[in-house]
Amino acid sequence: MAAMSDADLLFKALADKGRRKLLDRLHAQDGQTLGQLCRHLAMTRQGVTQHLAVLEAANLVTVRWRGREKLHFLNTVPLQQVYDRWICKFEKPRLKALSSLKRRLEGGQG
Amino acid sequence: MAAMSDADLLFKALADKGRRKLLDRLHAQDGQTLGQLCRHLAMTRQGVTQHLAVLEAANLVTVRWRGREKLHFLNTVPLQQVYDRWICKFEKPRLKALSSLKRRLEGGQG
DNA sequence: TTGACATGCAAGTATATACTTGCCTATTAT
DNA sequence: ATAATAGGCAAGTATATACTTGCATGTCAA
Repeated sequence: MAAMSDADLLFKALADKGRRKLLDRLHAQDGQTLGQLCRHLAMTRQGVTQHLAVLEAANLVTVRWRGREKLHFLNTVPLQQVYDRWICKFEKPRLKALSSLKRRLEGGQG
Repeated sequence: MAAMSDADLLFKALADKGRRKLLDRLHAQDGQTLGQLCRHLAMTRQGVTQHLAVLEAANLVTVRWRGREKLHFLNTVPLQQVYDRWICKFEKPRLKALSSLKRRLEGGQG
């Protein structure tokens, strides 16, 4: 397979529903083991392992071993980079973007 | 092929270097014809057509016919949705995110 | 009305992807 | 020591993806 750029690794990692679900699961609870993550996907352990490997390659997930357990941690830095490079840049009406941000920061989810 | 969710269509559309290049080209100049877009990709016209179809399916590109020419327009709304659903939510340290936004809005690129 | 231009449609191929099954290894608990 | 647990590695399969080539169609200009 040809070497993929960071952006390719990242977007391809995000381009699968199962992998996005894994990110959601880690967002809900960080540092889960492979076994824990498997419980939420209708898929064999190997399938999940392979998805996690893709997320690792994209640097969206980091791993730490604890004995025989493999702990998985979310890394959100690449997502920030997606924003900087592919979303911020494409915000056509700049003021609209600004106002929607203000709305989010002031009103929402705080 | 199984029906894909909006998010799938969107991320898969973004998960190809050629398609991202097309988006960049349309960002540089909106409303280009197929022929114009072809000039920047080392690929046959059909290849480009197929990539554009993927972008259309993801609602990232909109099309208008002018006589025999097909004009392509960027639609940034789905990118905004990526931000709302996949980036904003995952900004782990909320205050850091806020400060980097402030930096962008006040200092940068203005 | 004929030719050149802009694009569409269909089929074919090679590679990549998403998954599985089967077996191997390392850690932990009894 | 042994068995259960947590996970790794490799190979195999089916489907999807990224392309290509060849031919057909609609539009414009002379």
